[in-house]
Amino acid sequence: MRISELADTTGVSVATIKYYVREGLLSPGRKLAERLADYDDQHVRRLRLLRVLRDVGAVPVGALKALVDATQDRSASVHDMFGKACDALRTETAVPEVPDEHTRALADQIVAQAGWTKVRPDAPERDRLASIIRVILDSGLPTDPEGAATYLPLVDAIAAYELDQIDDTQDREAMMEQMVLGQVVLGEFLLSLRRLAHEHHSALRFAGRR
Amino acid sequence: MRISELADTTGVSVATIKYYVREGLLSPGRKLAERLADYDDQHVRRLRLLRVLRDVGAVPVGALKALVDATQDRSASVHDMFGKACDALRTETAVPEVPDEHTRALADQIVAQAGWTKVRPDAPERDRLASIIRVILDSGLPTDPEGAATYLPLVDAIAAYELDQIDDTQDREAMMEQMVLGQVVLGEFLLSLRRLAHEHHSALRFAGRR
DNA sequence: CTTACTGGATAGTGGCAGTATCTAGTCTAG
DNA sequence: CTAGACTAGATACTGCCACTATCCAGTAAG
Repeated sequence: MRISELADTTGVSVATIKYYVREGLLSPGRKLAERLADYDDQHVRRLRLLRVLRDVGAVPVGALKALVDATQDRSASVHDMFGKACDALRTETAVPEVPDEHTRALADQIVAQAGWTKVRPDAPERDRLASIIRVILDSGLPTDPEGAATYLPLVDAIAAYELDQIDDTQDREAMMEQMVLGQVVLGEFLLSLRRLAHEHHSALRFAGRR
Repeated sequence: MRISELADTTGVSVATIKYYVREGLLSPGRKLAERLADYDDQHVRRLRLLRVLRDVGAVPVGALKALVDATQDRSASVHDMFGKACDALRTETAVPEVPDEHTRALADQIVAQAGWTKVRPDAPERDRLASIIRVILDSGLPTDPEGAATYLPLVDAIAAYELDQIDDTQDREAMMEQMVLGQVVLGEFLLSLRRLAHEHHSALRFAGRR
């Protein structure tokens, strides 16, 4: 398949494909001659995946690169690979860096309370959680002390369900793809449902007020 | 309070404050003289809110403007206001526009199945949900037909809990602030917990593989 | 042979979110 | 009363990101 055909079937412009190859998101085509290379179904799949992650999940190109690198490392276990994917997909929005001892302890406590014993003690996501807790505490949002207890079983059920959906009879690249797609697309699905639920419950509580 | 003091207390630069005033995110200070205005606690609160929404939630400036406009409309009920807030916070990532009949019907069916009877029939979020469903169906993600049934009670519980936390004895601006902060910051909280749960469950299923 | 297409390198674009500069008016310390 | 710091508002500029366009010389089909 020539590059223009790849562009046509995926709807991604030739210029963008070249850009992705440059950035290491997509392997170069199999070289047939000096100015001629061949692209196959793998390229189509990969390109479709990249576009969904960017269009739906707004995943930055740098994070896509990290994701690709994670699949490439053949020495890592499937779980290590998934861990790297989680790290890459954590959008690095500028929350207070270097979370203080207190909030970090709260974050660790929440993870322990949830029973998530397999989370790496040095997982970057723990710091991210601590930073978010810091913002919640500082923002004057009414926080009930048992709030976490409400969320944890629900989130645990969602995550367990999503992991169960992954077909583990496939090869690692396909599993990674499902993991990443699930993380991003089902995350958007979840947030969309939550907004709809917010609208419904706000109507129940506040309809007609003022 | 002078503008430099406002900048110092919030950590936002004078130039950025002026930019926010220009964009209509922040009301101009009370004018004392030709080159002198006075800022108060309201400005501090508003500015802190704007920064949290941008830093943690990556809410674009245009959406912040829509949010501000929604609070300003004194004729709308609290529920209408919340509806507009939901619309503004829906990140307009480029998912397939004009969702087809089929996915739109699926989206409506999910809302009905969840029992969210108060959601406006023309709520833009329904189209957003349909678009996401389209992507899920197209992406080759393994989807179990009962998937929605798993999510709905969980999402409903989360949203109901979050709405219950809102202190409805306050004025509409304070309620709006809580609603928006909850939507954005607790949304990040939720996604962070979900990533941690993914890591735990992936370890249970895939540790040591390959 | 001509025309369209190609891989690779390099330079340019558009949008977003600020940031800087300028002007002319105002306040405060000395 | 004046020098220096500060200010509102207008306008222009900047950095970053994700592309997008241009150029080059090689390839291939009609």
